[in-house]
Amino acid sequence: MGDEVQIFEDYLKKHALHLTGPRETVLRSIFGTHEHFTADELIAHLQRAGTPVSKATVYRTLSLLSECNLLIEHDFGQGKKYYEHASELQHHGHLYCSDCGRIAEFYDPRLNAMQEKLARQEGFEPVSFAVKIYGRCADCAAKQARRDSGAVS
Amino acid sequence: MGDEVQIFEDYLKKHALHLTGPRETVLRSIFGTHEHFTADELIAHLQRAGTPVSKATVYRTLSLLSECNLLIEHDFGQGKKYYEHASELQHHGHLYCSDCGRIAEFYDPRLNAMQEKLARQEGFEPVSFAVKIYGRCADCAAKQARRDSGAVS
DNA sequence: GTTGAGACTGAGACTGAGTCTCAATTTCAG
DNA sequence: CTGAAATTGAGACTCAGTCTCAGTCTCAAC
Repeated sequence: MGDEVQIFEDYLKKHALHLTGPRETVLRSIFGTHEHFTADELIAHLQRAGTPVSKATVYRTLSLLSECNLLIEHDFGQGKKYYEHASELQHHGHLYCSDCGRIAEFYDPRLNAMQEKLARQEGFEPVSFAVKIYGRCADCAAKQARRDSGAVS
Repeated sequence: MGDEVQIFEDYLKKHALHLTGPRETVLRSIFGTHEHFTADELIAHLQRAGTPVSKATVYRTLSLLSECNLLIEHDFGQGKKYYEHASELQHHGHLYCSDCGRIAEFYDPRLNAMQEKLARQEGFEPVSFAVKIYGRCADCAAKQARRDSGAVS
């Protein structure tokens, strides 16, 4: 934390944009804690924290932060985007539990190398990767097993 | 084609559902041609073909087809879902051109094996995988290069 | 073939994430 | 300071997708 403010400020300056109060509020809220979050959650959090920022401004700031690579957008097909700090381990994949929505992460450098190669083979110039595995987390699998044995259909 | 009708019919019967006219219209339209398509495109296509089916029914049918694994849903973060025939090569990944929206595919069996292993390591019971690479396709990369050399900022 | 329980349909209201508009306000280079 | 340009918030808007509900259709059992 702190680093991000600097990076964001540089990015803004380079593009003749201003580091304003609302933008800084959003930035600090994001890099103060949250790991994975949605725009909605962030807006609610700011509200609760007594530093409300309008929906439009939050979305605009999230776009800026994605553009300067401080945030990464993720979409699990729920009709809304999840954001994550880009400072974390680069290019890890996500495990998404279709039952409870829990998100876990994994990392394997070979996965990235393989993807880079495959993209080039198709003539693509890769910019970012997204590996998502949908399934059931250990907890939900156990719950399901219990349910199955309890009530045989 | 034909196979799908059978599979769908079996699935419906097993769940005490009916194979109705609208459902068959949708099914035939999907497996008659389209490879990647959105709900919107399908609705428009049915309209143009003179066999309109209401939005609600189309969405309901798409859900059914996904449930019985005849279709696979994809989300590239554009706020809408893309559908693809599940009969194609299983578990291939997608390359999405952020400039023109073109979608290409690639396949590598090692990718799947690796994902299966990684999921299990985290205690997840994987159901499906989605590997997406965002970047620029050959055409758009060339266009960009031309633009860059033409007008040095 | 009739029948009726329950599945299905279409039209359009609704939801919810995200975008746009615009008048009023803020920023910062000069 | 000053003013051009960027920014803001409120709320209207968009658009994919879901829901509702009255009327319709399906099909298994007569």
